[in-house]
Amino acid sequence: MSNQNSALTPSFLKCSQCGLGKLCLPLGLDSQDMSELENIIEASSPYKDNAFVYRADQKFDRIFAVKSGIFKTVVIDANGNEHILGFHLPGELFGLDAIYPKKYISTAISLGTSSVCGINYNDLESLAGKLPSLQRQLFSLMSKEVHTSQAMTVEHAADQKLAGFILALAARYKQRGYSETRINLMMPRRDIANHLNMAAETVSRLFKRFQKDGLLDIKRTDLQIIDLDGLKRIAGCASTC
Amino acid sequence: MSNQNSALTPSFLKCSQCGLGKLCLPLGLDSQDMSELENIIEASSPYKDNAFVYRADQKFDRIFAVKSGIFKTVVIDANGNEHILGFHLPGELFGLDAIYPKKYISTAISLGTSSVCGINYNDLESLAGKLPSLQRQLFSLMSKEVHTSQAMTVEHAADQKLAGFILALAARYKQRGYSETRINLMMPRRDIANHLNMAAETVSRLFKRFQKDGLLDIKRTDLQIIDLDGLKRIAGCASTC
DNA sequence: TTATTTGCTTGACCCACATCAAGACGGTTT
DNA sequence: AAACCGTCTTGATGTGGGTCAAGCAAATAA
Repeated sequence: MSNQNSALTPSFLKCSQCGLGKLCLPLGLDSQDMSELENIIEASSPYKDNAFVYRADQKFDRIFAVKSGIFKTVVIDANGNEHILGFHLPGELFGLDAIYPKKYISTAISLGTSSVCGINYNDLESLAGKLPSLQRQLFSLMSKEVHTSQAMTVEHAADQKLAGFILALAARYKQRGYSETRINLMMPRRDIANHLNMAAETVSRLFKRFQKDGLLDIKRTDLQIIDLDGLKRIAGCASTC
Repeated sequence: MSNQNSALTPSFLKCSQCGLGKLCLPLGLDSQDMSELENIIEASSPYKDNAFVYRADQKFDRIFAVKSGIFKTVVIDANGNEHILGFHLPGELFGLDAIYPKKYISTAISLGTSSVCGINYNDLESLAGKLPSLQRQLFSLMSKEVHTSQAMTVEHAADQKLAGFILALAARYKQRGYSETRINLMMPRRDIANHLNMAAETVSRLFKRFQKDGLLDIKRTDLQIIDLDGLKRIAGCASTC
């Protein structure tokens, strides 16, 4: 599909100036520790829309933190069907699932122009051994990751899954200082549908139903949440409450 | 439902003698490090069938490793519906999803008579800071946990989910030195169905179909896998290949 | 400006699976 | 033994959402 763009350059934006510090890896680190972390982080030049950060089966060497934009991680099954494991917002890590098998099991792709910080995993492990707060944050983030993917397996009906997806997205945007009720969906319907294991038509119909029921207002990628509690009721609160 | 049984006693079976060392937390530790780990582990007296190890919303203080038997972790959604997140075999950890929220989000229940080792999480964190191999193993196990629940979200059709479940179970039994083709399903059909988000009747019908197609042979809880590759073909290899 | 493409919506149809409702097996108690 | 009970199986029926196909709207190209 698209061309690769994996040139990593020396960090030109320090964690301490990044503004994502309160969400990302450096959470809980004092300035001393943070500068140690900065030494092992490489910021990338931006990835173009649909560029690959890594591909499935490549040797695992580093994990990534989203600096700007959105990335998706995708697996392809034996029949050639793609499945989107997740979308990753600024301050979120991806590639953690590659630690155990020592190779990437998914392919990471940018949605729109996006950038990451790459962190060599061996260096990160060593540093985590020295900095208790970094170790704690890593365990915490991995635990959260477990929690997130478990939550997805609970949701059952299509409306429940879509409502849960919207709410989780809203919560994450809120954390990042954006509006939790006005969201720009960076991904096409097809990607949302794929991620939630449903047909794009179903997503379309559900958005229409949610709109009719006064839960939200959506036009193309511009989503306005009107009744947050109503959505939570439908979601069964699996993702958020 | 059933009575609680959470009496933890001083370890009466050391990791070094446990036989699960090659799967469990102590994997990769030398005997020196292992004895340090043993100091912070408390082995439990056995839990009776259906006993609770912990309940959702309790304060998180330790993670658990299965010593013998099987445990399941369960969440209850807003509508009172139970959902089984997973089954945990000897040598597997559970409670990791509680690290981030600092409280247990699921309820852990024994299936049959089973026992665990409890590990205080603060102690474990401190020790992991001192022992690089322990830290590495913890990260690795958490990464595996992420991978496992992600794999579940990929499976779509009912036959694919059930085949994937059987294969994953077989692989885990094999790792533990048991037969990978002759498995005793410790859990009732209803639990399997619940875990896979389907009706118990569907599980029953699928087992029958798999049997008719010469893939396996099942009588009550006694499962014999006949055609492993056939099952893999149905599973789409999401869980195992 | 008009073509062309790409993504979204809408409708008609159908099927996999849930649900409901009996039965059939064990296993346990008396 | 029979009576009981929980679990599993089997059949009959209904429906949520997938699939197919056509139309529509925005974005990009010519």
